[in-house]
Amino acid sequence: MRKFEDSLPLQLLKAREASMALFRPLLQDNNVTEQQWRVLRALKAFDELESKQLAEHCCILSPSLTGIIKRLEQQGYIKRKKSDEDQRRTLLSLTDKALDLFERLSPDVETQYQAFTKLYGEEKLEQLTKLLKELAELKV
Amino acid sequence: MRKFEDSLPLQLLKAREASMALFRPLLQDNNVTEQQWRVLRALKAFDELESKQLAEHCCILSPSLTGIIKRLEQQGYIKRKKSDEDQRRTLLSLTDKALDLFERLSPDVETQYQAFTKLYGEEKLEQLTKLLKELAELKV
DNA sequence: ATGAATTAGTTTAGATATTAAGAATAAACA
DNA sequence: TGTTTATTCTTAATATCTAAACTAATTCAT
Repeated sequence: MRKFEDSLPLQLLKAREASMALFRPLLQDNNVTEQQWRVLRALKAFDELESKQLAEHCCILSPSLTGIIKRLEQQGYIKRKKSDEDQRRTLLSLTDKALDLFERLSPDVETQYQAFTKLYGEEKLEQLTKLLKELAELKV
Repeated sequence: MRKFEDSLPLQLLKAREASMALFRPLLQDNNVTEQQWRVLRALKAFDELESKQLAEHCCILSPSLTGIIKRLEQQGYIKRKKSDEDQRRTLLSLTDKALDLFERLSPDVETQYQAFTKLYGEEKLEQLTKLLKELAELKV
């Protein structure tokens, strides 16, 4: 069997930890968890999403999302409404408070990203992105 | 700010999900969680480890490891003993039952890895591994 | 030698992951 | 039309993550 350190899932996990180390302090200062931030970013990108779509975009399972949405709603960052056509579906979108949060955080996030890109190398980042995308799209 | 889908941490997360999809069924059939499997593999690679070293190798924080070790011990997969020189340290190692588990699982794990390597491409896998390693070692 | 830092490991509290099962609504279909 | 089947979302149970505080054992400077 493959050597422990050569395990691809482990390598991906460690790389992810390293990349998140850049942003974790920023999020923590604003009392937003990593998953909450992922949800907020997805909603900002798509304006309005159903819970199921949101789960797919964020790579979060529905049961987890139920709780995350509940807490984000309590904190006033997102609002929900029932779909008119299909009463099973819930439509989610950002509040103004969430947009304000983006205004506050974006500059620092961008700064961190720039610093990282410079440190790691722009071409290498592009290569990596390409390889990761192909891996993620692999249907096994 | 960077587009949602271009987020590196998200890309790494999705790639990891894709790669774990190969092995999750195997682990589930044997009632071992992903994290437990990581711990077992690390102990197999290093024979004997302290809790703290184990945490670093597996990318698991100490508080999580406390519970994981407790359950693995209850299941009879690992044994612990106190260090003689330093009573704070705990030394961990595998039991015969764990070694049996490896005997049973290794062939299937290997098969899955081969299939994946062939599907994704050996050179690409090497490239990816290299890029991930450099990323993980980046001191930010 | 002794009291202040350090260190390994645990506990706690709240949030999330994972699987399975349940509730409500909608679609399919005899 | 009435029943089955599918889909969306939630609940439940257990395991893990994350940050912070805590205990016990060791080290270190004075």
